[in-house]
Amino acid sequence: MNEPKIRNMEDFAAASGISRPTVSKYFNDPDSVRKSTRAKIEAALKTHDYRPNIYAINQNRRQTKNIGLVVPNLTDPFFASIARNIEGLIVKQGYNPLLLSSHGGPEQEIANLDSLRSIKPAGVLLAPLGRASDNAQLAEFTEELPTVLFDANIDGIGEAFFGSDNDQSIGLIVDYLCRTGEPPVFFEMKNPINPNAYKRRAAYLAAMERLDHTPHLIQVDGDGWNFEEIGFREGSRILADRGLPSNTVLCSNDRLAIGLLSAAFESGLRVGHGSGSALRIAGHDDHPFSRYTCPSLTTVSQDYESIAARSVETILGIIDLEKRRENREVTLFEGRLIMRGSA
Amino acid sequence: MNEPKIRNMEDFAAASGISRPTVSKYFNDPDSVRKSTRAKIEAALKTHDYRPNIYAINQNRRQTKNIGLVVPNLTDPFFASIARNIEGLIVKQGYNPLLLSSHGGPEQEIANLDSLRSIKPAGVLLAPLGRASDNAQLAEFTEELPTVLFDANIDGIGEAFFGSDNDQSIGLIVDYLCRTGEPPVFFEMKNPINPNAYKRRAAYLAAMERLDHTPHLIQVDGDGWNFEEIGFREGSRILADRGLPSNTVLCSNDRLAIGLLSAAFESGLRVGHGSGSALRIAGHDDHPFSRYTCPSLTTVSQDYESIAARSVETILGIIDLEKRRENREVTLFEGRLIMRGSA
DNA sequence: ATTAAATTTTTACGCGCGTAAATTTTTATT
DNA sequence: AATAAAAATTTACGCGCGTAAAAATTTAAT
Repeated sequence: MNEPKIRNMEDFAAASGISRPTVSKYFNDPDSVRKSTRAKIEAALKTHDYRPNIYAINQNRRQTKNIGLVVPNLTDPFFASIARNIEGLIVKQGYNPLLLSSHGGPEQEIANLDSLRSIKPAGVLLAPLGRASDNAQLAEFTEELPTVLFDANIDGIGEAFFGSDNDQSIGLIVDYLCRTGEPPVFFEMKNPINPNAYKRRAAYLAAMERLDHTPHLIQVDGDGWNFEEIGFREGSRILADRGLPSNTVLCSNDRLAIGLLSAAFESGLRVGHGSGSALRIAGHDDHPFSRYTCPSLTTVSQDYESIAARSVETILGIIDLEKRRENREVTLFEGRLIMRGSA
Repeated sequence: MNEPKIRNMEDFAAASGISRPTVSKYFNDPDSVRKSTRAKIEAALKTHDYRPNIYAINQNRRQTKNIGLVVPNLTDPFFASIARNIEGLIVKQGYNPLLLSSHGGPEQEIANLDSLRSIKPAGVLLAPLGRASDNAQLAEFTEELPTVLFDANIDGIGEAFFGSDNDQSIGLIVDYLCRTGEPPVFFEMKNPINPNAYKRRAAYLAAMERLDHTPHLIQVDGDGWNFEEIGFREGSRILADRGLPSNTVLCSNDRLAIGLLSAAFESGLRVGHGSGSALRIAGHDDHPFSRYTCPSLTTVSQDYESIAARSVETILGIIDLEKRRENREVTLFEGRLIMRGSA
């Protein structure tokens, strides 16, 4: 307070009556110093308000405490939510998360990885864009820095992948829909960006075959990440054309379903699982807004708590051991059926 | 390629045939060196893949090129969207945005500011939580680091504030609703978190008075940021109690409106501006999902492009001049009426 | 070609901290 | 009290770069 200003660790060490190297040791791990000296330092910390210069620290440490976290699109509450979850876990482990969004674009994704290189993170958690990603550059990056993929898998890239078991989850909802009404058609984009979309398509086909039903894919045009818009526009067109061979539609994801619901509403079609309804619509992901659509959306939730937990656990394990994985781990988590009003 | 590895600027300078100080000058501003030397450096850059160590740079520079960007809740697509917008502008100006979300909690907000202190940003753009914010700590922070507030104003804190003109925007939609049907009641939270909510309440009261109608506030209980949930739960209750003195409801924000729409739907009430509808619902903000509600939501859009642009412009101006503002600027932007299906 | 102005080079220091080695002090053990 | 073990101190160097000052060089102007 009254003392000369604390300008660096040297000043602070003097103020606390401890040598600078020991103070340095303390900041790297408070438990590594004697209790009595720890108490002295923390007493000084209370009256002096000093914090080590993060740039000087990181310039000299072998490893930073930074962990990069790259998601494809923060504007999508699904990713915002999982990112928040992961951030919390990283902080709890004493690391510093750096959240970057690729905003749906591969250039931004590469730019994000480039930013991360500058920051020299100890590890990276990456949910890649998928089809749009520049796989060669991603591969190069993951050679440089230990990286764990989540949400969307790209074969052979990264130390591990954690995501959803689309076979299981799509199988689950297809089964449910078949048991409760007409077998579903599958509503998706013709050229999906996300690898999960391809998995889900295949899962749908397999599930329908298993149940002895004829599958039917409705593949609509559309670029980009504005899925609601695509679902609405293409859905409106198809409903106007009476192009649906079933009264039940399973959408590749909830955001398409939200658009389709909107299209159905404007077409005057009543959606729901009740007897008075003309159309059943189901989605996939249990998007944060799915609870509040009209009617609320029947869907499959992803176990993103597990995905987040295992991803963080894995990257921190690699960082601790300072050793890459020998085998690339791929673990898929099961989804849960969320029965709501729409199907 | 074949050369010995480039480990630092010294190595790189040698490789490019230029002295290290000049190379340093180049990285700080490529235009500050002669064209011919710039060409040499950039040629070397192509074959050698070197990037200056960001920690060493920031340790020595008077100012970093970092700009903090703190939003109350990234899970809300509205903030995700404005954050993205701002990030783009910051990058375009050669600065490095650092996005942090307070996740709706004042502790996290303070923690975010603390993280920013470590990073020594040249300036900060802050959308505060509002009522929940620890104003004393915010004030202290803004003394330390030049900060511009946006979205939610806190008197006297920060160099400037840019946000929406709630008087104008609420006035606009109240006027519209009165011209096209019954005067609206106002649906809001009893103890709103956001200062805008108080402004909107006052604006509603003023607008109704101006138009010679009796205002009616419906103030519901609820904590936190799960506005859809609150709108749904409390909306369901009120609709069941037939507690609405008007068939027109203006919600304090779109997320409440989305919840209320959902409640109305489940109550079997038809919402819309047509003759066959029992209820009109309007919102405020033009939330990204408002286009896809059923029916689509009539609302007022915020001019967040202007808010973003002016906020960035202002903080960069302060940084350039290295001089705080003498007078705190407060600029409010007008909203636009978005007429859709719900009212 | 001469002169002045603009750039680059050389030299040197410092930023704040991590970290290693040798020494001294403190604590735990018998 | 003697000894060993643990921890702290002292001393010193280096990280990679910004930056300042003086000297040398290049470019532009006359």
